[in-house]
Amino acid sequence: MSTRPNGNSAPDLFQGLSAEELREVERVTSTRAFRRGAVIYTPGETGEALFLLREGAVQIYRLSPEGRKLVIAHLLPFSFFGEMSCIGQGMYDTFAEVTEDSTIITMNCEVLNRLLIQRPEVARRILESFGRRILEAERQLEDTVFKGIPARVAALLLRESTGDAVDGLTHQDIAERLGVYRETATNALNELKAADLITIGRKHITILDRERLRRAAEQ
Amino acid sequence: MSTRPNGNSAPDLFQGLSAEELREVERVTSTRAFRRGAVIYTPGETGEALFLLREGAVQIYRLSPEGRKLVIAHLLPFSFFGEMSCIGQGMYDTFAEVTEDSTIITMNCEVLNRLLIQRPEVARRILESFGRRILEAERQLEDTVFKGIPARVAALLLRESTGDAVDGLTHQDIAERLGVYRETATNALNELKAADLITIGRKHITILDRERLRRAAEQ
DNA sequence: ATACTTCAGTAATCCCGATTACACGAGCGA
DNA sequence: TCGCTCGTGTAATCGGGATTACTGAAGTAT
Repeated sequence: MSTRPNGNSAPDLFQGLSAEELREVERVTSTRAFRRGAVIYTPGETGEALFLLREGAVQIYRLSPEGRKLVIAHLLPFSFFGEMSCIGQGMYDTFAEVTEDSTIITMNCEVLNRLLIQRPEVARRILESFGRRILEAERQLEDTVFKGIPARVAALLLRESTGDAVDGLTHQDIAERLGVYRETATNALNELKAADLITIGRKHITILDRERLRRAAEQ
Repeated sequence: MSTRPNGNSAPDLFQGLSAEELREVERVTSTRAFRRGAVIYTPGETGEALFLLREGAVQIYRLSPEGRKLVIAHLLPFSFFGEMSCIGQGMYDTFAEVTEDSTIITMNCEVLNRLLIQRPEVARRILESFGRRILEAERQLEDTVFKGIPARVAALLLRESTGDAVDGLTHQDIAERLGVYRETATNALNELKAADLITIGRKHITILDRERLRRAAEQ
């Protein structure tokens, strides 16, 4: 986990800033590389830090009192997260964990506020990032309330598939994304397999019939 | 449901705009009054409209295939909602219904974009509105996955209480907010009553012991 | 007052998913 | 190659809510 000043590969977020402004941004932010599995923050570390995922992937999750894990958000590049009380966002009792080697920019409220004022496009991009997160959370909420586990697993596979393959996800990972037991996820996967919708291998699932899987995801 | 141009009581959102800019805003937006119960949009009406709640209250909800209702967001004044593909937000299969007589401003993407560029404070406020909505959705998601109905009802009562009273909410309303059956909500309420945490009257609940109710809400 | 609609109380049945308890093969480090 | 850990398969039990089916009381309109 190294720390270095921002290079000249500033993310799209800062596209359009003048050289002067970029220098300013570099001065007041830091860019760090995190390895897969690194935990960026846990409840209690209530710094005022504000993070911008430049590349990689980050999971925001919570733990139940009994230790069950629920992933409430998957962030893709150019997502904002962290304590943003300055813009009405807090991290509360959440954990943030890097799920793929990532590059993350850290800044504080003051810096963000300056950016928001100087660069309307920045606000635009944050707004988009927030919008995605709202959509995702509300969709997950709806699925949780209305659908059964097999349908939710099917939907997750469709979302996470690259081509017709879903790689690198263990049953445990799937369970955590849905907030259910690993055994329950395995059962649901086996149901889908029994219906010839998918094949299951170690950390590797293949979608056999995308269309029918989509229908299964409907409930 | 009347339509009139914006008066001089523009909401905080437009605070700080020049007279010139305000005139411009008035020209391109419309302000409408909605009565409690009015439905602002339903799935299918996929206009590009973008709404700003000036006063009152609005519910965003979805229906399951069987017709069960789940309220996924409660909006308070100065919240944005609607089709905002221009800023990464969509209404998808959601309904928006006015739950208290409300005043709502309608505009389109173009207008918003102009505002965002001209007025950083506007972006700021939208960001805060979005942030609240993320928080709310993710909290509701966590509760749904981790807690039992009684705890969720307790938490809802605490959130919705004015002083120690919760008025105007039927058991049905409570059930819809949690995405459960009315009977289930009634049962949970009776449990809380049996524990002397609340008293139940027609559309009126009184909190007897806030502290213990808070503990009950923890699970 | 009377009929009607809204709200709330109650109970019985059913089913999904939580929870617990193991077994077993695959990869991996020593 | 030998263990060991990780990822997966399976089964049995239990309990919370969904779902169905009513009853009855509180407001409301006529």
